[in-house]
Amino acid sequence: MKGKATSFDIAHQAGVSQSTVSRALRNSPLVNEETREKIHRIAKELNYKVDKNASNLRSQQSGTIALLLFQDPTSDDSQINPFFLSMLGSITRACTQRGYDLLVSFQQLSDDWHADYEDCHKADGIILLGYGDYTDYEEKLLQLEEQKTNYVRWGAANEGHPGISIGCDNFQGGFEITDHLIQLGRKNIAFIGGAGIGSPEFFDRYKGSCAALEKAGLKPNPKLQIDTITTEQSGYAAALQLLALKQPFDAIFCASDLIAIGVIKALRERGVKIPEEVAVAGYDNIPLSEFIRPTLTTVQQDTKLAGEVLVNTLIDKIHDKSVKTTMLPAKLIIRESCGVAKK
Amino acid sequence: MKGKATSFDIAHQAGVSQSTVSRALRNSPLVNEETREKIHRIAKELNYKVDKNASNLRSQQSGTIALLLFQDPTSDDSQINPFFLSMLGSITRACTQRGYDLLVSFQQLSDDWHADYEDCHKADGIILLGYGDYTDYEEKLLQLEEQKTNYVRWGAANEGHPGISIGCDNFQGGFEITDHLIQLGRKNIAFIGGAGIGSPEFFDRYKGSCAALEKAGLKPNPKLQIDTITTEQSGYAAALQLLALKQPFDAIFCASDLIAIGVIKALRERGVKIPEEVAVAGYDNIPLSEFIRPTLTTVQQDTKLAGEVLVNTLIDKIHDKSVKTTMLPAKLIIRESCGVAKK
DNA sequence: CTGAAAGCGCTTACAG
DNA sequence: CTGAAAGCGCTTACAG
Repeated sequence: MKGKATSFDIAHQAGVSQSTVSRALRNSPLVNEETREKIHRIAKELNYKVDKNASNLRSQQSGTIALLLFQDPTSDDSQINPFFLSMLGSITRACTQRGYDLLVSFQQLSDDWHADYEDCHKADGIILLGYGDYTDYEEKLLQLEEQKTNYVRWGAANEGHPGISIGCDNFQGGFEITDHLIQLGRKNIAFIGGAGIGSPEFFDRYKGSCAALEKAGLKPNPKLQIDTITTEQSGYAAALQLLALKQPFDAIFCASDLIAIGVIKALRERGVKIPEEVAVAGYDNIPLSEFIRPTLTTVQQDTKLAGEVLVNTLIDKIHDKSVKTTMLPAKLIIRESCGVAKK
Repeated sequence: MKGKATSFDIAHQAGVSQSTVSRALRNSPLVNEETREKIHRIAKELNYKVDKNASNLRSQQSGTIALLLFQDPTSDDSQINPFFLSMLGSITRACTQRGYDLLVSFQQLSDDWHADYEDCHKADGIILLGYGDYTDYEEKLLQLEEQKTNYVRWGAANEGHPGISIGCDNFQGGFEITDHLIQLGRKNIAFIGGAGIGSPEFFDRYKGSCAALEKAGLKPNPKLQIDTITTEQSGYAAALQLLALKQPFDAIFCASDLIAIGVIKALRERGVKIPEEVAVAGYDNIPLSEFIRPTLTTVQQDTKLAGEVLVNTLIDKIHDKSVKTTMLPAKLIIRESCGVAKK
């Protein structure tokens, strides 16, 4: 046989019409069982596979989801935040489970990505993942809305943001870890990570942290908040910046584990003892966090659950079911880097 | 306008035929420049995107590559070997660079994956990635060959394997790290990892290790080789097994970093000093390896290069260029876990 | 340089 | 339960 077999080849061999073949292969109840089995057998013999381009074109859907992963424009090409890598893994798995294919693409926030995947029928919907300045982001989100693109976004699950978001309860996470630090006797808690509308997730973590301080009758010191992006290097730089301020502090809550790793490196180099002199906390619970020394106290975002919720929500949206922005619980993971209660 | 715009809508507005629109949009030199610009402008206004299903169906190609990632059936669902995650990242990036889309899918080696992606025209070619028993694998590889599927595989770049493989020079890597251990005065070097035709990559590392021993006039002790799969847990178990043998050894060369991490954990729990009493070496240079204590001496596989070579080779194959199995150099990364020279 | 027409391989009303 | 036919939205010979 030359080239790939088509449904007509099968029809010919089976002595039925091509329509019947199409029905049989999709296990339509309309087809006589005997005929169906025969067709399945011949299909197998001929090594026949449905041409997805043809079936998608005809049925106007693709059975495919596109995952767009944004990266900090500054980040090294080879280095992807392990947290997103975990998400990628769990999203891939969730798609497989639901029988969807997954197209993966890395993007710069500045790229002209917002119209591509769904519009050209390569995907039925889009998952948006990644950090970046939210203010750059929002405009494109609004365009997606306008085009009625099916999409869900991993991020801050705030009211007022366009579209559907799935995110961790960042406020709660920030609150709990700060509360934990306070319980351990820390009073001057610095925050390293963006705290503004450009990074709403980090901002929520910061707000949660401030709320915990206030609840304990402590006043957040705005001088102890340092903006930074999510890389080890920038965490390192931010820690040096913090030390240079000569403001007293006895703990640092880092907006991500990657930042915390850089911070720990900087403190060690300066001879600051962790956690005796300064406690360090992270956020994300990336696999690395339990291997660095000291092991990192952090907040877990359940990537497995997150991937499933993202995929399920998007698929529901594709099927016009009603979906809503969802906040996933944050979970405090206590290890060594914040020490234990001072007696 | 109801629904998405088609090339006919543009043709209508531009006052030309649909064929001309199609040509103009693909920047065919056949089209008058003025007409082309007009068409591009209208396309933009109407937010038109070429329907990929239609164009793929017609032109019989997809501009898409499928990445199939196999996992150890025993591995925890949530845990993917970080080495493969890095590969996934670099492959994604390489695809973006070459203008190809990437479909990602996780598979069990036992699944009926071997016929799916290319045959149903979802992808022009397949990249195979992952560990697993090679003997299970080979049969399906042969089927791919028979179907004339375009594929490349990450793995042992051995003669005699079907198809095209891209892989690290595992023999060289095993040789160099063992040679390094010998230079440091180690004489009884254990190997943890499969050494047989089921895991040809590990086997090559083992062979390289044995070659280094022999070159130094030492005899490899087969009792010091323990089969295991690539997870932290199985590395842990294998180390305990090795200790129980009561065979003397002063170094362990682990077939992967993940195994090494488990081994280190086991040795520490048993009070064995690393590297004073036993040196531990890994393979892969995963990001974790520089963060565990002691930091891990290991062999780097250049994932960035590997991803590029895999993608470029596959694309060449798709375009019927001649391609060949390629071996990438291994690079020794010296850290703390093997110690320094004994005086 | 442009247009009319065929056709990629399916799915799905429609008719029986 | 089955078949003949239309049509998804393109690309690409073919003719001019």
